[in-house]
Amino acid sequence: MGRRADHTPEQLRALVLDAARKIVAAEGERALTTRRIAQDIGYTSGTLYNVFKDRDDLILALNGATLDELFAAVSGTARGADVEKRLRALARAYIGFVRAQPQLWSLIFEHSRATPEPDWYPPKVARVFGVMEETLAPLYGEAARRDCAQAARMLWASLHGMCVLESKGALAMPATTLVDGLIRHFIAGHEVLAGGGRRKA
Amino acid sequence: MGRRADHTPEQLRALVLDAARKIVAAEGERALTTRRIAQDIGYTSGTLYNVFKDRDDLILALNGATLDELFAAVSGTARGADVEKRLRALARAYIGFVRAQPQLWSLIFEHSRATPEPDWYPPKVARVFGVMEETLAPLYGEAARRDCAQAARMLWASLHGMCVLESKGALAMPATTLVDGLIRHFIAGHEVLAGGGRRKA
DNA sequence: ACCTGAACACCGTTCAAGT
DNA sequence: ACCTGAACACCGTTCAAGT
Repeated sequence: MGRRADHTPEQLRALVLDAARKIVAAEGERALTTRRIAQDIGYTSGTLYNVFKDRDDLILALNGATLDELFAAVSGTARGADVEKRLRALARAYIGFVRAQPQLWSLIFEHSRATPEPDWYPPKVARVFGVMEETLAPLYGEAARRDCAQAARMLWASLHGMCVLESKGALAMPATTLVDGLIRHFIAGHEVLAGGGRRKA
Repeated sequence: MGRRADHTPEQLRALVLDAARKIVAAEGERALTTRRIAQDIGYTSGTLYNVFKDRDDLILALNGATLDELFAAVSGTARGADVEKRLRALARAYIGFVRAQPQLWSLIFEHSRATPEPDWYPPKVARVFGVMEETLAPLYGEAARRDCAQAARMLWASLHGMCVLESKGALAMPATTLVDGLIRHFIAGHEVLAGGGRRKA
């Protein structure tokens, strides 16, 4: 017993996160026990505490990785097209990610932490939000960045809600249908509210 | 030991649910253990299994009660006013409930059940959804009930998403601000999409 | 019939002891 | 320095035994 150092701390962290990812993806949060992770990677559960503070800290790290994946899936969607098309592409990318990894995605929001988030975490969330703001920017002038930020949050939150309810089976309709309606209403409403009846977008 | 029958099964159920409600409201799901509930009501944890199948079943019953409260808080909001005002009132009532009971409300969605829902559960959810559909009905003709149902789900899901993100502190804006924007865009967009530029609502 | 208390099979977490 | 194995203080759940 004791002292193996088959892996550096960084390797060990990666090993743990990879095992945790697989467990959550396949069997959900309930199956994610420290003993199970340790067994899967050939260590003892005590070892995990050399490299993570506790189970919450481990989940936070996993959520960070999931947010990175989500950002990758969602950024750079349909750069060229008009705003409405880009919004639709963005929404579809988000919904697609949720459908592909419902358990990992749920873990981000379902897990109620006891401790506050560390500094490195909020930017990962903000970066995902930022994609919506960029996509929306052409609709708003430089002077209306506040409105743009608000609209971006409104649309993200709405999209998010549809994904939550769809993944709970509480929607009785595809989230894509609903989000298309949302975007259609938003764009049409925006043209009215932004004055006159422009067609540029 | 054994045989007390201080309470009928119905009373016992109510006692358990009341204790559970208080624990979740004050300390969240993590504090809701069978032993803790039993202690609070002066029984032993084994007794809970006479009246609930397991912890999940108990939580489901608690969620049912919360949904009833939510329905009560949300139904009958501003019956007289025009649709936009009623939508705002409905949204405020929902947000108000979530802010007053974030932990009980979260339990409805955060808890990932292993077993499928029993028959009595979905109608409780549907009833809450129904309020939105009723509120929206004046905007749609009898022939467009499908559109109405879709718009209702779209708005519920959006409202829901805002509450989720607000209660996680991930919004950096009040949910009320966002939902007002959502409703404004929806109404303005609807008038355009429903043809012409009616003002009736 | 109803409840208890102990038991079982788990948890997360800590840490002395080993290498 | 790093890891193990046992221990501690919990869980949910079951059930023989008592009244």
